[in-house]
Amino acid sequence: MVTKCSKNKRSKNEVKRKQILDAAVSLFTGQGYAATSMDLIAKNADVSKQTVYSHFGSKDELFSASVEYKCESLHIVDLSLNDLSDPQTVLLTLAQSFTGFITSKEACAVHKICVFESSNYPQVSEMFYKAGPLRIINEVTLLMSKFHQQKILDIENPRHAASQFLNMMKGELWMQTEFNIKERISAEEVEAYLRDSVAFFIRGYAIK
Amino acid sequence: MVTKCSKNKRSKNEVKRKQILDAAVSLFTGQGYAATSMDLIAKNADVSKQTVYSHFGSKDELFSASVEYKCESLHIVDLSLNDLSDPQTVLLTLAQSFTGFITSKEACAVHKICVFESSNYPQVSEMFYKAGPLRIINEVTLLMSKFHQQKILDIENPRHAASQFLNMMKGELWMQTEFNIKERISAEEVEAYLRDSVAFFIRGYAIK
DNA sequence: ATCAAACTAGACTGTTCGGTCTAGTAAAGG
DNA sequence: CCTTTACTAGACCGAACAGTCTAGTTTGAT
Repeated sequence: MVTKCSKNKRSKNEVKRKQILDAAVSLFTGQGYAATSMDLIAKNADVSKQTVYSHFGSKDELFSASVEYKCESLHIVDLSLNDLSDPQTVLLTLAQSFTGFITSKEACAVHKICVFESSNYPQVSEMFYKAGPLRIINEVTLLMSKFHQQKILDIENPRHAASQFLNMMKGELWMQTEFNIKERISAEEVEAYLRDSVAFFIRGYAIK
Repeated sequence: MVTKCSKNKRSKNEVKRKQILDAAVSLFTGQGYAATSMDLIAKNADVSKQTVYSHFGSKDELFSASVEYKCESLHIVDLSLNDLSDPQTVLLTLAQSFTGFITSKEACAVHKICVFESSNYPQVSEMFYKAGPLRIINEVTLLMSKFHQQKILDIENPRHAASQFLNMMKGELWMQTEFNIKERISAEEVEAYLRDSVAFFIRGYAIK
């Protein structure tokens, strides 16, 4: 059958392709674009160099494809919340999973390379921006709207509020992660900061 | 005289050294560490390659020295404010100069490379962190303390407040700058965001 | 069984780059 | 005048790398 044929043919094809992409993502995000050689990608993917080139025409192409591939697999903060009546809890939970996510090795590494290569590969960095930060901000904007609609908080401009909230939560920890600083803020201090910030946020947007 | 001797000898020395550092900073921050060749640095500095190597032993050394050099010349946001009685104005001014600074090409380029090379050159990125972000946050912390002391705002934890304030002001603009996004938020929108955020901040820390 | 597509191993090319070396110049102090 | 120090121009070395090519192998559909 045609379907079976193409399936089997492709299935192997896809396996190799994923091996290549996995190796590429890992190396590119770990060492950067320039410092990563095609030979090493092939070796780490357990594949011959020629196969890499038959799947992806050039290093550039592979780079774009691998960032895109990674973006698809990055599962962003989950925002499926129904009961919003207790904003304190809702926002603290959100804050915690958000900071957990943005300081994770994975997210951080992709973020770094996209920012760094943003002048050489604007389309790549834009893709990441849309798949990551922009998506989160849009979802949180929605959440803020709901708070306003349900008269739980008084948020005139939900997008501003979302931006304020998310940026605020980054705190010092995120920068320390970015810069790979040794002595970081303690977990307790982060926790305290998040609590403080959530309380502050609610205070600033409390119903009069 | 000994002094004259060493002065004249050194004076030429210093000129070349600065030429090299200037070229190096410009290239490193513009294209990154790996993509910048020592030959090009020498050429752009109008100096022979050997001279580069006689001033700085290796590419690594030159990189560290040039980031350090750049950090010294980065003049951070000025915070010499005396009259704090009108927090609205004080904070808005601060917010504006802060966002102006962090979205400037210069600051952005150094920031990028320090973040990117933070795993290869942790001491370099740490130096930048301390000379830049950390210094600003410390100064703003001081400002927040003053607001509290003078009973203009009710800020229990000035460091948290400083972190919240600065991060908040980054807004979406900063990320768009980082990612080199084409369609950015308009200047009016940024202005509106800053105003909103300052008002929100003051609301959250108002005296009861 | 056969055929074509996918894959492998590895040699090869041309280039770039970090770093060294050489030979020679400019200048200033003694 | 002589010595020393900084500098220049450019050749040079060895390594790494993107990308190509070849020759042979595996594999799955017909």
